[in-house]
Amino acid sequence: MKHNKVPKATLQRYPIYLKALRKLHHMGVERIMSRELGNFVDIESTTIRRDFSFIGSLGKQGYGYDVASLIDVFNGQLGVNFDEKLILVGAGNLGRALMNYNRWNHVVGEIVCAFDTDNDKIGSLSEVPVYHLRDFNQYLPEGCRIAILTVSGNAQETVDLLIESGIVGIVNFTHEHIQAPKGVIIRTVDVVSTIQELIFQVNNF
Amino acid sequence: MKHNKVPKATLQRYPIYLKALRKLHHMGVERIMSRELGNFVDIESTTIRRDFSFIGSLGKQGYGYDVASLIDVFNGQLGVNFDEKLILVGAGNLGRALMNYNRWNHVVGEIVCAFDTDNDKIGSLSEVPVYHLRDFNQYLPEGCRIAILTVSGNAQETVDLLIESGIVGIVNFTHEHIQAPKGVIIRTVDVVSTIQELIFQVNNF
DNA sequence: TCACCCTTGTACATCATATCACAAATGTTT
DNA sequence: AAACATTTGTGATATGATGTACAAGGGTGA
Repeated sequence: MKHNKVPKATLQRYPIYLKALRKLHHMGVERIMSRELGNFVDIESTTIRRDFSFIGSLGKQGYGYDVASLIDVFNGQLGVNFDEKLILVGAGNLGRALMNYNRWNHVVGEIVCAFDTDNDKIGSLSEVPVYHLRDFNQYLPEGCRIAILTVSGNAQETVDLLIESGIVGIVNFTHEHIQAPKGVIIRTVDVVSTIQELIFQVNNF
Repeated sequence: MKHNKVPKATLQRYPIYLKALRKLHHMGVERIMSRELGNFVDIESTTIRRDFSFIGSLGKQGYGYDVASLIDVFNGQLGVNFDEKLILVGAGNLGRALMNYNRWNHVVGEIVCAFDTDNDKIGSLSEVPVYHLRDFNQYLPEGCRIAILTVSGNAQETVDLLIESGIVGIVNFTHEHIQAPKGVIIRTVDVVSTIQELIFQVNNF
């Protein structure tokens, strides 16, 4: 893979392509053209071709793309690992909903274990064991890089701990803005902000 | 407000500003400079000033911005309505988690009612009444514009119904890609895709 | 096998967004 | 009251993303 310099905007579209391709594969589609895929996901075919070109020459002229091998390339080259070990930090309402929500098995890996500071939450809710956050380093799975953060307070403090222990990517469901040094990537998912943005846009017509 | 032509990128940042400003206000901060706010939310001060300028001249030179009145302007001019009526479509695991998750009261409004097709779900879980989707038009609150979609199948079909009934903004928690005519705004929140994007980025170093 | 058709991959042009640099305007100090 | 230190708001510019156009090359059918 031509490392360095895949535009951010492109990186955000890769998951969309991958999702669509998996679906098409499931539907029995064996080959697809950028135009068709474009209709399917509402993205210009030319944008798709360019996005793909950052990974390499994946298609055949006059033919299109082979769905199965495209999925393989995405998985392999982009480093999607079905065994990617995820951890959950914060076992409240939302955390439990995510634990029960095993639809992502065989797509990005799974939540191996969870942590919380509330003793009532320690133990095994669903099939995922929940440990006390103070034992974080003890139970942090080997090779785990990505954490899902759903704590309700002390977010920054918790983040610092995670990073110190080698976590390099965090999905932040917290309402707080958190900071991290370069090299650590934070992606915030905030329902409230999403709804606000929607309202702003709706009112902007 | 200088209508039309607020860049999309700016619109995505307004909720961030608003959240930060509320927090600062809560902390007792009365005035703030673009530089400080920038440090707080990790956005260049110059970007912030330009973003604000689309709404008007909100600051004073050599002084900064008044936090309280800035919040008012955002609420007022951008049309955030604390009484914004939201509906939830799909009362499964995630849907219920959202219903119980009342942290957004007094920030964007609240979920007034929910809909589902599963008879077992009809009734009152938490404090939010759940109706059958077939009675959608009957129970859709007056003036409701925004729906949160957490159904597990027939997403597109459901979306079409919502739009037909006047919904103009949808927060999509579904795994499916959905389409909508111009004027209707869809914002997809997909944990799996978010994790994937994170993995792509982490591997891209 | 050959000729035609189709679709990719990319150079170039356009559009959108972020950053720089600074004049204008306000608060603060002497 | 005047001079100074700040910070805003905004033209001008640089960067980044998207869209257009087309040459290159593989697939298809006779």
